[in-house]
Amino acid sequence: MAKSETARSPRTPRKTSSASSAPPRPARRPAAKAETPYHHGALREALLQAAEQVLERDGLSGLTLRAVAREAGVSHAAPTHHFGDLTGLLSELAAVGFRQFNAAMASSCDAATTPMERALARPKAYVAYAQAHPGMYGIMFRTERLDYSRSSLHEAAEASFAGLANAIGMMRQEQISGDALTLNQGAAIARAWSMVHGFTMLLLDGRLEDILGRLPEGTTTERLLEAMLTAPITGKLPCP
Amino acid sequence: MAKSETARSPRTPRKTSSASSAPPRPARRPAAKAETPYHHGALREALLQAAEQVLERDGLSGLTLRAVAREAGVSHAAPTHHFGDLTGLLSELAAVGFRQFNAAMASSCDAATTPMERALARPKAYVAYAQAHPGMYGIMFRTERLDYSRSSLHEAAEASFAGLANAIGMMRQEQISGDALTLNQGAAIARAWSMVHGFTMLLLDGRLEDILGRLPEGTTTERLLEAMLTAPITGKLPCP
DNA sequence: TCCCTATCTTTACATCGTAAAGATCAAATA
DNA sequence: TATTTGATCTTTACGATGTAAAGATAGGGA
Repeated sequence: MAKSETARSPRTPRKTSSASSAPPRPARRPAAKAETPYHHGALREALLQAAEQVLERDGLSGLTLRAVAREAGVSHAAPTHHFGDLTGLLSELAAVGFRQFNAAMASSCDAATTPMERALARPKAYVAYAQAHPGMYGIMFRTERLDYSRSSLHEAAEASFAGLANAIGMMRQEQISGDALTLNQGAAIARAWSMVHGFTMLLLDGRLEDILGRLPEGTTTERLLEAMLTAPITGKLPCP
Repeated sequence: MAKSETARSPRTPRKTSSASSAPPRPARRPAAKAETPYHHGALREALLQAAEQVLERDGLSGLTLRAVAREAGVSHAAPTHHFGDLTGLLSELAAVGFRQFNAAMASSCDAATTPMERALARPKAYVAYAQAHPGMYGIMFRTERLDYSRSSLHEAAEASFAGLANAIGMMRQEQISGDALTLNQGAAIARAWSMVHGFTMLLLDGRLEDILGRLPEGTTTERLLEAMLTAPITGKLPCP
């Protein structure tokens, strides 16, 4: 009881997680010794997967270095060797998230057929990813503890931005050159990103439920998103 | 050395903070005994002020119960008695932030004269507050550790939302009834809030610097905000 | 064969949130 | 006026966390 730390009995059969997710142990080069060797063989990846599971199960506040180590069945100091830091782990996990995110955005466009569908595919995929992986999205966009000097994170996040800028360029039927932007181009990018990101943050924080609850019966979040993105803008003089 | 906790020597003259901020000690009812009594007299308010100072000085990660207690010159367990919890302290601090925020929004409209100024006064004040108090804004909108069942926080945040909805109603020259919304009304509110909130979050996270750096020389953040809010929307077919 | 190095475990320590019990004082009560 | 009471603040204690440092273990090359 005194040491509740090493609860999973060191060096004993590690739980192969829940059930249907990832091969139990990649077993690096040799024929696979199969019985929990001292050296894990692919701990880094295993820790990242464990971190994702902990994040989805226990939320952001439950995502600690020690919890991840427990989940992976290794000693609590093992993650430090691979990521150096909690910041390191979070950053690498965020990089994983950005790659998932980018993939989801890219594949969403393939399924679109009509012009309207194509126009809404990206923002819908954006919000859908955040709803499906709220913890991951939180890590990616909410945490101040990220180290963007890590190339993996920097590149994955950069790719995300490039995809957005590219989509806006398509929409405006202009070529967006990598180095310079007009004010209108910048404004268009900022508007698209701000609108979708803001919507997502407010949605995840539950701050849109106030609005959703007052809309006509049965109006879905997706419908509100559509309306927000497509409805005409009217009016003036906002100050009371 | 062993107990670095009570560094400020218990019951000795408490540091009256930095210098020019708030009366050193409110001294409740009696003639003011002046010499650090056992009972502080207005610890709750003092702790909130201390929390704000710690937040601005050391950032969100430095804002701990113990740090706040140190800043206020009381024992580390004192805050618990007044706020129950770290969540409690953060929630009350967020409520203070929302009140500051609401006040800033309200007063910003007074200074506006031209129609264009009036139209942009609120969003500009919104972003300006967040830039001036990034830690506070983070507490208010970024933290998952808030307890909205606390009436002070609930009311302050609700007032903020009501102000927004009201402004949108003015803009659309409609009366927004408290209980029901049309889809277009909801979309207008969601768009305004998402756009400004998203812009602010991206700005505070430094994610807009990429864009700002590529805009024409000398384009300010405020100018980008204006352009984002007023520029006409053009184009179609975003998917690559 | 033997050592070297990366990998993982143990041990240790400061800090944090939080609970519980003790000390202090203002004010109500008698 | 003397006493009690309850709120306020301090002490002490405990488990959890991040992180550093030293020890154990093996895989691979000399």
